[in-house]
Amino acid sequence: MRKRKSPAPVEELASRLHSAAIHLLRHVRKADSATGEGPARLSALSVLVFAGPMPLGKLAAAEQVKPPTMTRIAAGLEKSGLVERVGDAGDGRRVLIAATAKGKQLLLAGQRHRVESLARELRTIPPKDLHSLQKAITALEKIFPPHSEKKP
Amino acid sequence: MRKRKSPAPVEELASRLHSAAIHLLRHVRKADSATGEGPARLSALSVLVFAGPMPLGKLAAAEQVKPPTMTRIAAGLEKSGLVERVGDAGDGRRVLIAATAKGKQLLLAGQRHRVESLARELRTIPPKDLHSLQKAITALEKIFPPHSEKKP
DNA sequence: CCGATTTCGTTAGCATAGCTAACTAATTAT
DNA sequence: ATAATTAGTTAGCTATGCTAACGAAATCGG
Repeated sequence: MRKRKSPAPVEELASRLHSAAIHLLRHVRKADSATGEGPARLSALSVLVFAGPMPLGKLAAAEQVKPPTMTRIAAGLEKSGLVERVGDAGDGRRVLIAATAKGKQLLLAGQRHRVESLARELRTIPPKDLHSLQKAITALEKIFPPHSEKKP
Repeated sequence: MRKRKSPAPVEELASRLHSAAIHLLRHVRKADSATGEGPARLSALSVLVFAGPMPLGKLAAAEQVKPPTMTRIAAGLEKSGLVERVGDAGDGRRVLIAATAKGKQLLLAGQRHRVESLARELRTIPPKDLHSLQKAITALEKIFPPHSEKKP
């Protein structure tokens, strides 16, 4: 019995996956409010923590925003003491942005909260399904490559 | 080979799932720009289309925003002709918000684009993994119940 | 029935986050 | 040396979020 009738099964799957992703992120995002920083800032900070210091334009590209937007995000993060501008030695136009120790600490703590809140939920599902989930994630990671936790 | 060693496997899974969800949504969201409406409006419109007309406060609660925010989202949708205010007969304070035919049409077309763009990606993964994915989603839906496509 | 309270929505004012266009400064190319 | 390119910033618009304060309608107490 492998026949489906009307909606292509892959599309039904896509629709359900889409919905699940929306709800999942909405759930974990509740943990973020504790940091006192907005989502764009946390996301940019995350890139800096995981990928290391980089010029503003590259960070903007990684975050899929335009440079003026990143200028302001960086300004906000700097005002909070979470990043610092370094000023490229070789190229006077460039401005390297680097996470400070405080920034790293805040980000990692926040990530931990997110992950823990999600892990709490995952523990409620049976191990057999967890195993399916694990295989599914591995497959999804081929489509949407992991790390560099950008824009949620 | 079922043993894992150091970091609680569920937490590693949570972290990867979190990342995959972020990237997945970022991918499908590209399709939204074609609608000309912002994410908050599309999300609210989605609730109206799937759950039917409702008072502003209830819509705000469904979207997890405060009433003043929903007042403006509704105003924007109304200006675009995608929803209309109906004005409750029995209670003069209430304002029922309903999707117009145009609103339903725009939303459903947008959803179709999102789902198709995701389905295109899913078709690239092997059927065996798709089967795991299907079981995984079913499990996730017990945690994050489906339908009512709110805030991405 | 009438005033007090509660409830629903809006208005006002603030912050974040996105954009384009126009500018400045620095590097590279001619 | 000057022109063109590149990197960031500034200015100004829109959209989304919030809280506080307000107005109007319903409900409750007497």
